Amino acid sequence: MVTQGLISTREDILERAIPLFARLGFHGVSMRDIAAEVEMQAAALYHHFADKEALYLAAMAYAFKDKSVVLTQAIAIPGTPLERLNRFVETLAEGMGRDPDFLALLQRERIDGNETRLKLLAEEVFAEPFDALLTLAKEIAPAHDSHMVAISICALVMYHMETAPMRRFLPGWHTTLDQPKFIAKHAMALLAQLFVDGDQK
Amino acid sequence: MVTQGLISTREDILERAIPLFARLGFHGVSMRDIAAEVEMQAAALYHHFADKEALYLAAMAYAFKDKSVVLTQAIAIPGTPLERLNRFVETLAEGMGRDPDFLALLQRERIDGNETRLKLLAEEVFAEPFDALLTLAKEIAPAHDSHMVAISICALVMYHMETAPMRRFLPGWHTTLDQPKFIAKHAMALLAQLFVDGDQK
DNA sequence: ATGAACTTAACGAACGCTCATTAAACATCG
DNA sequence: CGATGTTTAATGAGCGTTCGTTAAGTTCAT
Repeated sequence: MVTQGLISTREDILERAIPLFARLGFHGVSMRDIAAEVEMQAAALYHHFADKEALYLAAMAYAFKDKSVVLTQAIAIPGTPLERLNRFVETLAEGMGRDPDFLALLQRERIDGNETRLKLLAEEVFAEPFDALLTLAKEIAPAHDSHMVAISICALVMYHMETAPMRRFLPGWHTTLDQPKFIAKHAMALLAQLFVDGDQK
Repeated sequence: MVTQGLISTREDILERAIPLFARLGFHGVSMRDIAAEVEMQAAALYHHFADKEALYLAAMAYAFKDKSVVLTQAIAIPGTPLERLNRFVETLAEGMGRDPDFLALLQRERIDGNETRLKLLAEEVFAEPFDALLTLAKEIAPAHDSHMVAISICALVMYHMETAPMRRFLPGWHTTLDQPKFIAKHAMALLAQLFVDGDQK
């Protein structure tokens, strides 16, 4: 059977492999694990992918595909700089909250990815929205280094999302603090104070 | 022979296993890999540790040991809130820059650690300095949620350190932006503006 | 009948781990 | 002090299992 509905076997494999790689990492998942998930024999995977690494790279490309467009779009909508920043921050937090696999794969690639893969990830996935964020940073906080400001904006959202499983055991935590909307709101509260008040003196 | 100098064979194993686990992860390192690093047979490792997981957990405990003291100390030194915050931020950035293995292991544990291990990490390693940071956050920014502020402070340092290998390929990067001292300085520039200006209106 | 999609079977290598054995270090006691 | 037994640390061989991967054969729609 070539297609079921609209999705090819190849895509079916990728979609079922992504959660496995996200939760267990490259070395934590075997070809037989993936095959079992797709309900076929491990040997059949080699009909679609040259080897395990090729399957993994294809799964990455598939998981990261079209992830940047939403962010670029969010920041591109006209409005005051703070409105555009707010839309970016909300979209980032909301998107990460909706796709925990993407959040996990991103962290794994950051640690395990070699130079080639990191470069690909940076240039193919993040370059476009980051560029937009960079020019927004220049508008909004011209006194500081734009690259640092742009990363700091991402940090105020991403670090809360990434540390959520551990923060549960740190003092002062309660369930509200893990919600993407609350994280975005908190990040914007800090950023708004920061740039509106800060850069005018 | 029981000891060579001051370090036992058991500690020698742990110290040599830590960089391996940091770079390749639990599943990426075999008992034979570790044994080769210590220049002994894999079977000998089982004389010191019950199994691979016990070795890994011991390596974690060893790598995380005494890491919190420096941070707690940095924030405890008397001074104005901003001075104490500055000392904390500088110590955090400097410490992470000096120990990339610790930085990598921390990220791996955040992704791979189960509930038990995350709780242990949070309570044994981070609870003490985080508590101090929490009361500092209350002093310095009483209008915001203390937990969120404390995490945000860490985020402004940690996220730059963690993303350093990938940021190299993002627009606006240059070598200076990876130095711990510069990262600490940038974080403080944002934080100082934030709290001094922000929370007084 | 041809080629794509898949199965069954199996390969060699590597995995975590156990075993019997040994050499050295240590402790005990005549 | 020296002989004795005990403990410790390490070796090398090898267990059973799983790994990634390959080869050959089967199914089936075109």
